[in-house]
Amino acid sequence: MTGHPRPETRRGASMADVAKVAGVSSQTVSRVANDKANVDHATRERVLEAMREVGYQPNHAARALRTGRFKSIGVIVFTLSTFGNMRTLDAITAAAAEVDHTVTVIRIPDPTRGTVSGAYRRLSEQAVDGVVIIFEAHLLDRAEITLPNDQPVVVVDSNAGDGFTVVDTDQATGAREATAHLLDLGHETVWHISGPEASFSALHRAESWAATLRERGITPPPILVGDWTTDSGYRIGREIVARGDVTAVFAANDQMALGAMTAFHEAGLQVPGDISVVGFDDMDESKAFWPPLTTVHQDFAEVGRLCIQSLMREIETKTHTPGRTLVPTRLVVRDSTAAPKG
Amino acid sequence: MTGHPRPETRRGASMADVAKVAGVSSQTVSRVANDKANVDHATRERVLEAMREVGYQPNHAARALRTGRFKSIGVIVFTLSTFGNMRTLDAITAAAAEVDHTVTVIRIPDPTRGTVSGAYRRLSEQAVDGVVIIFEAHLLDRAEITLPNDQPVVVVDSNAGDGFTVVDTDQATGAREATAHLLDLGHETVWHISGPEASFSALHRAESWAATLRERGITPPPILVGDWTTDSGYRIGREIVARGDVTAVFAANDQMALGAMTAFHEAGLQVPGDISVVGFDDMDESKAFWPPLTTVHQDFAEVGRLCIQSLMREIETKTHTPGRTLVPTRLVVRDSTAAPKG
DNA sequence: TTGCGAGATGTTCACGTAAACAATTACCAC
DNA sequence: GTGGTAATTGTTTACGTGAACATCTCGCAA
Repeated sequence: MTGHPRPETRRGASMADVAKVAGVSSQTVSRVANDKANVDHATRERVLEAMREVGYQPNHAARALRTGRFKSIGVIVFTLSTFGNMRTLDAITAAAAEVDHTVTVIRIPDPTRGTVSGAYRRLSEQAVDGVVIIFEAHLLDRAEITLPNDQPVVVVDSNAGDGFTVVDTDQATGAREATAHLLDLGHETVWHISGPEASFSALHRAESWAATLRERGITPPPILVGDWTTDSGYRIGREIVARGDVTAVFAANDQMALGAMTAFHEAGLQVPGDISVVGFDDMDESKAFWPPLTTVHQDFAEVGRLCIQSLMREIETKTHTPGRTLVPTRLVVRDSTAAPKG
Repeated sequence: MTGHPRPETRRGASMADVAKVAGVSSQTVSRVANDKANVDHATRERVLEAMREVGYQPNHAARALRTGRFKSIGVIVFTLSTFGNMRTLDAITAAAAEVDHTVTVIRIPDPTRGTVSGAYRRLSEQAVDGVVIIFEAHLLDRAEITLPNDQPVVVVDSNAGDGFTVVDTDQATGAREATAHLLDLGHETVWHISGPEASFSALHRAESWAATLRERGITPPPILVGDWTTDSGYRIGREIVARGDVTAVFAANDQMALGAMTAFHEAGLQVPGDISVVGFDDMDESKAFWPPLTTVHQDFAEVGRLCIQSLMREIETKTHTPGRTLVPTRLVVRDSTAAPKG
């Protein structure tokens, strides 16, 4: 495995090189490259031929320096390991590609104040025209999130507060429907396995769950706090088994629901015979869990699409339009929920 | 929701502005910005203060134009929706951040010849110093994959062939161990649910499975072709149930294994009592499937790390070192496999 | 023939940065 | 004091592009 030197990093041919070969000015080459009118057909052909000959590739840096546009969207994300973030990123990437933009991902290793500031600083140096922040922590405050340069920003999945453009799924309604579904089946109360306390989504879903119970005159039982992982769902599932009096559980995501069901199975409990379970997310796998999981479907593709749409509008019009856009969620009833026994 | 105009897109302060305020030359500002030696302490402080005052942010485009380096890595990927791709991207992003590079994602909507060429063209215009191609199709040929500008490239998960730097998990060994595990338990043969034919990984795993059987004098049964999804696993699972004579199944990923197990449960078959199942990937959820899935663990984080390591070396030394690096896989035995009945 | 407009093409310049080189200063040994 | 050296700071320039402006050519009407 011997490395051999690359054939002289000739910094690709420039417009000037093309111009020389084609016998025109570099400005004419620029016009051809940008598909402007006012170029004679024969000249255009000659330039295109010259481009091929010298292997011309536009220099992105120079173009960006000149135009002030990078044709790229920055995405700040805390983790790619959750189903929702990944799906949203996927959709953002697809939507950006359609408007001829690329996506630059900046991962924040740890959502504490220091690293967040650092990421913003790093970001502001980045070659992007706008930013999508996918950030579930609700500890961001206004000052923290303000970007230099007045860069257009869209926030996903956070309580960024007024002044920001926010796109999110309608988590409140989803959590409400999930809880109501269980109550309507006849369960006396519904226990909740939540996401971590620092997560805005987790808080939001928990609040909606509690409100739904209270509206029916039920005092919500204590929240069981997980961390989104299957493992934490399993651990909490064992606690639930130990209590012995729980008939309905609403988990804040499908993975924790899965972990909990595993604990129930191990204890010999039937789902939904002995205990009903509802999740949140509607992962691809959820329909094949055992039993197939009743859960709340979120349209992450739509979230990504709306992010780019809002962002591009802000970039192009150079205006800022704060506001919150909610993408509907819907309850998908499968086989993990049923009326309580007796 | 009325949009109000942004306060004059002042193209952030430049080094010249900082220089004026600090009373130094712009070159000195440059030296401070790049943390060079040979700047008087007092001067440095004055410049830093001036930077804060005018809100200076380095202009990435100008810097890239001047240095020829973008501090960014391009990642070409067909889909982010598979567990492995997402994990690999996650690791690449983390590893790139450590060497102060960002990651630009380019998603190819559809891995046909035309779109691939298009993506390469788009890519070559991009502001990246090197490229990672995560591309499972084995239909890429040498000509297709050659990038202009002699850009450094690392290929993941593909049979890109000689001349490329390839990083991959040791899928052959993983598939071999999975198959051998089932045979060692006493199963007479092992059926295989494969990924789609166009996938190199799928082909690789299937070949290794077949070879392992043949080495023991067993003629491999027909391959059951899926498409990685849980749904396809379920569909094939029903076919397996219909046959009635299958005792061991090796699925090319965990999701298809999950789908198959669902079909088995529905048919009243016990896993592993009546039929053993092995997956591939070791998703986070797999340990909580019912039963917990025996599967092949792949270290995607290591793959991502090695990609960036190789790529950075090629970028920095300007050499090209083709070769294939394999990251070990390991069989994780859980509860979905057992000796056959009787 | 002359003049004029429209289209095609060329020239100049600035975007913000950092390398290369030049100039200035301070200090020290003799 | 003188010469020399090292540290610090300044000046000039080019990276590749595209906007603004200038020039040129041609066809056609007066």
